[in-house]
Amino acid sequence: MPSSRLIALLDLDCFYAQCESVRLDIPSHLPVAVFQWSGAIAVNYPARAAGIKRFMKLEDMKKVASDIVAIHVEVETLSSAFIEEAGDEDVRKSKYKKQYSLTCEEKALAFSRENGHFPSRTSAQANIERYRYVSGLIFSRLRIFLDEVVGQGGYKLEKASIDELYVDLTEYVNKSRESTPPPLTGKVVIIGGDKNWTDDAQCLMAANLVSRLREDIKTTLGYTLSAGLAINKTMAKLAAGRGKPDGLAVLPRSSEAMKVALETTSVLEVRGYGGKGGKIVCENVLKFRGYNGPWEGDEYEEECKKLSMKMCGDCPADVLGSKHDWRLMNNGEEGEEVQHTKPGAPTKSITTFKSFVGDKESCHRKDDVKSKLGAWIEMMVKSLVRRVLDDSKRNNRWCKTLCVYFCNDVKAVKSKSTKFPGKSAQGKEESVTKFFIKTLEESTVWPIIRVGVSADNFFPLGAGLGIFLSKENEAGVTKPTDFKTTKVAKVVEKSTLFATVPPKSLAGICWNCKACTYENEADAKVCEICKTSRSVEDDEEYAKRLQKQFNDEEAEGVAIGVGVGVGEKRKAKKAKTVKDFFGS
DNA sequence: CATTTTGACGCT
DNA sequence: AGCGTCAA
Repeated sequence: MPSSRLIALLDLDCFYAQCESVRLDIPSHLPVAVFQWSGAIAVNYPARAAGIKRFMKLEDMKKVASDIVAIHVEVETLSSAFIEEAGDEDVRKSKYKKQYSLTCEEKALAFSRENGHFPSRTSAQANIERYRYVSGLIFSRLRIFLDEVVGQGGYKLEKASIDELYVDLTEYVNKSRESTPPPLTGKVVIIGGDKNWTDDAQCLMAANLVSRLREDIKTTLGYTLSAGLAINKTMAKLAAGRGKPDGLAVLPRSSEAMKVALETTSVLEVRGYGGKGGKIVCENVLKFRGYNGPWEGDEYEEECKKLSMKMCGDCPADVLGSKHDWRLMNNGEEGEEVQHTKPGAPTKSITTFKSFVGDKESCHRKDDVKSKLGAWIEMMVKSLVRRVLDDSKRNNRWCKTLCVYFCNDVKAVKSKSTKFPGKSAQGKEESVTKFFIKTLEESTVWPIIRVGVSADNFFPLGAGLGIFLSKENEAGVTKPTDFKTTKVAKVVEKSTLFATVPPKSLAGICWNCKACTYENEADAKVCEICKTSRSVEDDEEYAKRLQKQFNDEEAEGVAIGVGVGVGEKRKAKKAKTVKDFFGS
């Protein structure tokens, strides 16, 4: 299977809990929970072993683990906000560096001061900057390791979230001449069992690299991570779940192993299918399979959970697509297409939020906005502008859009956006604050219990984006990155692995079959999947897509003020259904 | 059951 | 531009 990709997903184990364990030097056998107000947002594995879960309260934890370590996330308080100068990232960097390099005595002191002591949510906002810092450190270290071992350009690294990233190792394994890679170290799980571990030397090489990489992060920075290795991002993510904690799970590139994965994975476990959309897929599949209920209690949910990826793949596309255009398919040709790893991928938005609980705290009418929320708004605006300035320094970009969010109920979020003040504009905080207050005062929903503000739509100010930390960071990264914006983001994405909606990014390069929703090659006369003939309407829509894409690219080129070529256009590849893995 | 504070992205 | 969905 020489043309298949090899993608690894790396996932830091219970990340915030690890950060605190490292920062405060907490013995590894102790159960640790990181709290945000009264509920835990991260728990380590000893705690999980005792039955402790996310959102559990401290009293309940103590019942099952009396030695529980309870650390609260960092907060910004209303009273002591922001002594640091806006835009001085170095000040904050040294602040966080200091947090993680305490002496033994300082650690012990901080531990006793913090363990079990929670701040008041009525005068503070939770802030995860402490963990963003570690995330940056780890990602930077990963790049150093990969540059050393694989070589610059020989891999692609995409940040997926604060504690997750993808590494595309296809190029590395294709180029390498290494004949007998050293054996794997650490915990390794082979999905489908050892018997499915073929003599795939390239996959073994990639697995070996991931093992070493995990080891490197553990020895240099003291953090453990789990990893999944597979032919694409979705399967890598799935595999990583099997490797937890502190292990590597490989989905070998054999159809036998793929069969096992498809049969043993509930479709609800697949990224993107945990919510309403996944439920709709399940509903349709259940109907197709002749299960109509009536269902008692949790029966329905249980049936949904039992639906494997294979079962979904066995359904015709139109059964799944009745409402949401869902299609179940494996990657394109050779089972390898799709979801290209986006190199770098710096964050696309910066947001800050604060929720208020109880009637006393919430904002009931226009008059309450300034009196009750004024101080919060000021704090959040300062925090946002400061982070945007830091980001600007690091990534040499600025944002176009300012968006204010508020809601009276978790399900009814309202938002209003406007132009973000320019980088050199005077009084950025003041103008943002003004818009924030005005937007809330004009609210049609009361009481307001949650407010937030975000900066989005970043555009480059010049060449050379740094991605994780700026150049002289603690991990010693000095190389500028060669990441280029826009083009990469525009061209790369087509998500087609198991069950996806045809992505918008394909507009202009395919025609979309009405019968089965498949995105066909631009010049195909009949649908490659269901053989339906291309109609006049299809032609018209295709022409419209072409025009739209053309317009979009023109607009993009002007907006960022640099010469943007059309670039490489991704070709739609022939889809291979899950069924193909099972013959017939 | 939902909790909070993030973040990405799709639809109209 | 505004709202909805999904995830951790």
